[in-house]
Amino acid sequence: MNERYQAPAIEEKWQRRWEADASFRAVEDPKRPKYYLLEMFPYPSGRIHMGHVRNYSIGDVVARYKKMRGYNVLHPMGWDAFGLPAENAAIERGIHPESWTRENIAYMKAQLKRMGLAYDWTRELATCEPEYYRWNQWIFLKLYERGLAYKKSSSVNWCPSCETVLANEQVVDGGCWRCETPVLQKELEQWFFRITSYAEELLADLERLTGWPEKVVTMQRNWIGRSVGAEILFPLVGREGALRVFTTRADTVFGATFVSLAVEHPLALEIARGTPQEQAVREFIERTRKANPLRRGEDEAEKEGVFTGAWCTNPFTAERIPVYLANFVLMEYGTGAVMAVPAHDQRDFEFARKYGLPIRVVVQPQDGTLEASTLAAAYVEDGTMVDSGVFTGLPSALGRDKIAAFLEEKGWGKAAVRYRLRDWGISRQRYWGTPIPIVYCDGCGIVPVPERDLPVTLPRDVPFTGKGGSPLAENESFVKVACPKCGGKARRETDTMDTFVDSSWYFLRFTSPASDAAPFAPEKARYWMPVDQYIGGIEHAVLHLLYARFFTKALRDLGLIEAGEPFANLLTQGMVCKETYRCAEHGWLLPAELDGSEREGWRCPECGRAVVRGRVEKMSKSKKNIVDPEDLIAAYGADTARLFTLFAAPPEKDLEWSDQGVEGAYRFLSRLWRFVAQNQEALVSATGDIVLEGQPLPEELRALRRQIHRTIKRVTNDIEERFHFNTAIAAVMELLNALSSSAAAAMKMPGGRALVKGGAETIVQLLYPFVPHIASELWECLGHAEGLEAASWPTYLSRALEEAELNIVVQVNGKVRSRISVPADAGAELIENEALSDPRVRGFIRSRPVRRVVQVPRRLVNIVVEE
RNA sequence: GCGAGAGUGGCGGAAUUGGCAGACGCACUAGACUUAGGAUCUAGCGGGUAUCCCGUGGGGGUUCGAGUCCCCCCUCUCGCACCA
Repeated sequence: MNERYQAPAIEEKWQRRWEADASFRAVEDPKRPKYYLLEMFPYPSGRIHMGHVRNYSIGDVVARYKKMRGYNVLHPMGWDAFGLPAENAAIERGIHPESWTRENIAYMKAQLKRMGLAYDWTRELATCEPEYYRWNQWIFLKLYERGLAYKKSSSVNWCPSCETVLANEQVVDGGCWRCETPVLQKELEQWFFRITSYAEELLADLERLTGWPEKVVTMQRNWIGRSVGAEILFPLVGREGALRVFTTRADTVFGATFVSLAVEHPLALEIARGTPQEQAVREFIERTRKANPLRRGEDEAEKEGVFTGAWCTNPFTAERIPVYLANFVLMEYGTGAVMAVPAHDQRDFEFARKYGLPIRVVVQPQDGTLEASTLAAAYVEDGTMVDSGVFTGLPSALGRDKIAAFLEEKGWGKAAVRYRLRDWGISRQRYWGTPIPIVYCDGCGIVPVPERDLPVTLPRDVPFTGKGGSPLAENESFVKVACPKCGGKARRETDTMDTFVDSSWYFLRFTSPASDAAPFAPEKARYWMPVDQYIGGIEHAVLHLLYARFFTKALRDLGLIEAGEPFANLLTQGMVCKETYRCAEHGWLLPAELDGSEREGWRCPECGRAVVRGRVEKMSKSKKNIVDPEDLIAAYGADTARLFTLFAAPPEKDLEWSDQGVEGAYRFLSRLWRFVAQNQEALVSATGDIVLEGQPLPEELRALRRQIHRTIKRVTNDIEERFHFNTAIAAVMELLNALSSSAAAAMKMPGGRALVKGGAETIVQLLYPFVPHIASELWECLGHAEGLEAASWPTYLSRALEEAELNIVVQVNGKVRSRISVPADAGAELIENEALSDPRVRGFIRSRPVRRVVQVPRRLVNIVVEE
């Protein structure tokens, strides 16, 4: 055995072995408990980055650990392969998106393999394969049948110069990413999934997600945004119809002194027609709609509006009140119309002040009395209703219910629940995505592509100019089609699906990736689902995770699966960050580019100015603080890369990169290697185990044995209960430290060699999930023919944890003053006497009377004396 | 503004339930071995006026005992943000 730890040869050897043996192949087996572990699949951007390394290292620990614990583990990997960057590469560099994507997948797959991850590669999938996306289309058709997919007009980002739709990512500072032309909004007919039908269940089931971080649950709850309130009809004066408003404060309705509409409200222009206000209303609508919607909501923009010339009636006061348009009213929420109560809503208050509209106080706080004339800001809290007819005197909360009931009675409105959640727009005017399986026929209208004609495949021959409409529209042979219904001339839908559709059910596909009769085989899904542990970045807290939950429920209602939630436990790992350097004038700098030194301070190579030694930020190319995993693996090996990312911080926290920290991880592995190499002969020839029953052991060996068992207990606990891999690794480091310093002496004692060998084996076993290559190699060096991937997790023996003597801390008035050593079976009385007679303790007590003695069994005695 | 989370040595971070604050690692210091050391090993390493005292963002409280529980305040991070 070589004295030096040489990672590359070891890692290659074991990776080859695992591949040849298909060690991580998952096969359904009803006799064993299953464990489905999944990391969020990557977008094939070209190369893996540190975030991937961290994500997959965390997952691999769990996969290998669970396997050792006897679970039938499913741990698959695939590619979220559709998306914009592929198309951008085509536009910028003339590479076909498909070639670009396939090349990236091949490269990244090789990179992942070099990390030694325990995947079942036979289940690999890529969402850009027709075998995969045909099922996107199939699911789309099923949703369409049930009215869960529908078409409506909606606005998109539009570059007037390139004459193309832009994705949000392609809008940079309000301009087109290519030509910087200001981006406009344009209305297009687009497809939507009716996720709002599931709003209530998506919200209610959050309660069941006890294995999810509270933060993610809260974010989803806010995103769904349920509001309980009422709809109230305000009849228009002098014409038919009424304005329907939504409010959560029906208790303030007697204070509604005007009504505000969104500029997009269907009646906005209509009610102004023929009034002197018509021209002003027209102009206001135009001006407001033109304003960049990304800007419109920004930094509490000035409240603005215009009188429509129309009036309506507040049904509760029978008063005639004016109707305004207001720039802050949103068409997408509620009804696009609000009753304005200036005294009790800050926006209405500002608006009323600006346009000289009446302010009427109808809720008074418990203490004090508000005057409309002296109000400095709206009073938005609950209180007691005043000037509110028969409701006067009621507390606001009760008033809300009473008024809602009253509304229904009178036919003036009804109780209502509203959600912030909007339907999911899935149409993308892009090439590199799943074609939407719809045909438009002049005679038959919208015709779904029949199931037997799936998949609608992407044609390869398409121009990528970045200009003009959807690229697919340019391919005549794709667009022109016979209507499936009447056989007449028809055109295909040329939009593709949002890539979030692809990732909303891929975890189901992994259960039977070759299924060609259905998106997945129901019995396989039944065996593997739900995902027991899902791991990924917090950036997907809302969209991906909400869409996946929605799909799971929708597929359940189609009768395809049973479970209503896809992910039983969720771990959101933190970001990988690193220190940055920046010159005020010349921007971000690489550490290697800097002039100067640590001692004198770093300077900019361009201007000689002192560099702002920066904040620790998420690794990104633009900030010049990335570390390429490939370089890291080449320099230290995959095990070191894995160990460092796992040791530097607990998984859910951000990880700060440190080159010295990497060195430290490598040093630890080298030390472990050397320990085994230097003692190999003695260890391999030893017999016995870490239990060593039936022979009396000297205290030194008992202590060592205790630590071995204690370490097993701690590491097991840290992995199992908390995923705190950093402390698990720390515990193993401590064990190696203890073993190294006591090995020489211990091995001279009877039973010592067996114990040291057992200790070394324990370390190797415990480290296997973290650093599988070196652990496997050392396991073999210790004389095991069977690989660790088939071995079981070590167990500790409670008996071995017992100590002959207890070290007890003695406090006087809560401060540690001494320690005493007592036999393990000592009673409380003996311990108290020992503590009281300890000379150091006596020195602190002096002659003061002891008022009380508190004991924590086996750990601590606190003697309370008079001060 | 609303919601969530976090403030512990020079740094990353430990401290399952209220019970020895600072595990483990990094950096640093001294020494050993060395032609050499950015290898390895040994020892030290919160602060101070050092047999003792102080110390977990600040201030109060509960308790025999508080990093941990309660109240008030400060700072930072993240999410949402005119949602009626």
